[in-house]
Amino acid sequence: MFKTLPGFRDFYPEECSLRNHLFRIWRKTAQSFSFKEYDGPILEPLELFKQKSGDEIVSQLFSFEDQGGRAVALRPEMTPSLARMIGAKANALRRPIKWFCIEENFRYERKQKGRLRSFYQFNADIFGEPGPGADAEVIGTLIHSLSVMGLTEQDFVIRISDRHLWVLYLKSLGLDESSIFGVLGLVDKLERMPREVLLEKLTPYFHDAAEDFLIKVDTLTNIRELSDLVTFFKAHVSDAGLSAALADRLDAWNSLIHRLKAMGMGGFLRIDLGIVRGLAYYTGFVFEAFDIQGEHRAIAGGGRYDHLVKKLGGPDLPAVGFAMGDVVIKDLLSEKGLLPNYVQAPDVYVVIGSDEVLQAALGQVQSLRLAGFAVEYPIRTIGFGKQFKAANESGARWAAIFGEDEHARGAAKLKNLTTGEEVEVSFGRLAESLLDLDQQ
RNA sequence: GUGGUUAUAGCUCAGUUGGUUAGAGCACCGGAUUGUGAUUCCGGGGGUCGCCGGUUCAAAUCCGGUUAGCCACCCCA
Repeated sequence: MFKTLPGFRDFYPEECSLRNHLFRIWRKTAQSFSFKEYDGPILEPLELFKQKSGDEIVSQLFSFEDQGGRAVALRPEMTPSLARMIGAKANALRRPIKWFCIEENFRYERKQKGRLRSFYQFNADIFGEPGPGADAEVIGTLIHSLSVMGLTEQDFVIRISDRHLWVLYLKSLGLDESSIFGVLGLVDKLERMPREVLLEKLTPYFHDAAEDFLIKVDTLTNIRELSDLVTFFKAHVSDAGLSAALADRLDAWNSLIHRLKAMGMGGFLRIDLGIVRGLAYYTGFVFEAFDIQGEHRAIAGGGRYDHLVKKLGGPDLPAVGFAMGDVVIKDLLSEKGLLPNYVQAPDVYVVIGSDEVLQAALGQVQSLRLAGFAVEYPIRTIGFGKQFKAANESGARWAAIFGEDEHARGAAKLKNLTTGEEVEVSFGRLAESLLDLDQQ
């Protein structure tokens, strides 16, 4: 017997229903926020991903040479394809460009909790708007989708940080550009790395001041109030030019938070400069959604990436977006008992009394199907009692009973399978009656 | 890529110091039931005991290897 490849999943009807439940919420949310749906190829030139993420990425891709000798890869994420699509038509697209996508991605990694080799993602991005209003809209979309799933302020939090703020701060400490990225990489590992190791790795950048820096970082990453953030930078940054830039950033923070509060989402936000995000292309606000208990990896993550479209050969177009995978969120919802118990069921189960009425019954089956009802009936001849059992187990709301007595009168009985009530209806009025009865 | 841990029916598991034809519950299928769903009863299908090798008169059981699952590290777009 064959098995799925490691990290790949079969979706039996039940799991498929759950997947569709997520997709439905994602799609509905994106549409509520007026994002337009797009899609791109699942297979791309390997070079596209190398250009965005560097040569190291190749070992984490499903890549191969096609029959035409092209180096290709299954997409590990949507952003490069999206940046290409946006770049190619940037001048023709009305701003702001708000697009979303629900796509399957592939990453050649060892699987573990919350991480598979094939997974689905919900991506929502806004292009062409540099101000914090776009960031607020994107974060709002993320919060809304999680809320619609039934999660509350007791369940998840959005940790918000700002790479630009970090860069300005590190500049004020006299670091050059490459050192800044190095240090940010270490800040990202703050929660996971032992303090001694961290200190050791910071020493090349700060020498004797490493410990002092680490203490300041502790202070900074523990700040939860915007006013404290303002106070911190007033106290620690004196350079006039940087101060002005910092003031601009803090204004942006103010705007972002007030917008989200105005949307009634203030309770989900947590200022947390400890979030930096792995890759270097983020340029402003960055954020991640976590479960409150902190038992899962990030539910979703995103941020501002103002230079990526240009890096991938497009125009210089500011951008902000996020992605949410299906794996962690499904684990969390399952834990919270928030996964609905969807059953794929027909509306009507047709009970066929005997072979004599089969023809008439099939005719009515087709009429009901044309009228939009999902209809099931026994494909082979089985006993009357058995058919009711099958009707019940099918999950149908209605049984339509085609018996010989009723057939003689040109009618069938409709039985409500929940209440047991029956009513006789002539053939021509079956669909109409079902609609009426469903209203009651 | 590294380390830990597990593997018996579709699922959850039992299987004694190695000893007859490997079991249970649930699920599935059929019947009791030729015009009404429950319950119940009867019956049935389904296993290379993950795989390969070794020890032994005899292996689900002991040993070695291997593959896969789970968990953690690395990485995390």
